[in-house]
Amino acid sequence: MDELYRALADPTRRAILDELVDRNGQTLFELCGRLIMKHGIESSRQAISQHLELLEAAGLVVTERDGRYKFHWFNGEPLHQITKRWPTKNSKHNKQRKRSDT
Amino acid sequence: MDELYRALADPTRRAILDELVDRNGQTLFELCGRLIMKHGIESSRQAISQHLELLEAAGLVVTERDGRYKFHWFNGEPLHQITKRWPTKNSKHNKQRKRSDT
DNA sequence: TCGACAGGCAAGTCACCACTTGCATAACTC
DNA sequence: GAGTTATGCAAGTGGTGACTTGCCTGTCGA
Repeated sequence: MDELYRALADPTRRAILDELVDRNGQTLFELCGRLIMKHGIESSRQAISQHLELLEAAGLVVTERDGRYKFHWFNGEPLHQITKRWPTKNSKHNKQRKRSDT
Repeated sequence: MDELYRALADPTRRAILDELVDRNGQTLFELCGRLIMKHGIESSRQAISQHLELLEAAGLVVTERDGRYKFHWFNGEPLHQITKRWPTKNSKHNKQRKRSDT
């Protein structure tokens, strides 16, 4: 999944995730309002909508339609890819290779 | 740290991290060779060098100069930012808000 | 049924990012 | 000291991504 890292690359999209964690199940309009209020983001509705598309493609946001409303939920499961791929422990002071070479 | 997410956004940079985890403490030339061999990446030396700059700025790579060589080590510590910021558990089936509204 | 509301679609613009190109610097070898 | 090796710097280019603009679809309430 390449889309996960692309989705996380944009600060507005990360703020959207923050917002959804804080208040899960928001609609597009609700998100726009709260992003302006709490995060100082003044993106247009269309911009936020396109961000949500990417987040949904990455699996970080799950949606459900109900009448004319579309609700958005945060899903942290794809983030496991990151911790599975690389060790998260600090290997800064663990320079075995060079030390053994010298 | 905005640079962490930017650094992870590029597939070549992610491959560099993979390579460093596999064999820590490589030089620039060593990395170029192994990226071609094992990852099918044919970027130029300069391209890889610029990627390494970004990775170092993000704290994901730590370097040390020794004569005319510069060694590169992977550092997974910045990745903790991601898991600290968002819950990694699956909240897909945890739609409290909507259910309580209806 | 009509108007307002929530959201979607698609083409166009602009800026940034990855990559190249060419040269420069510094260290090791002989 | 001269040539080679490893890396750094900096300007230029092309393509992608974020955002806009304008219009369209579908749903709810009166």
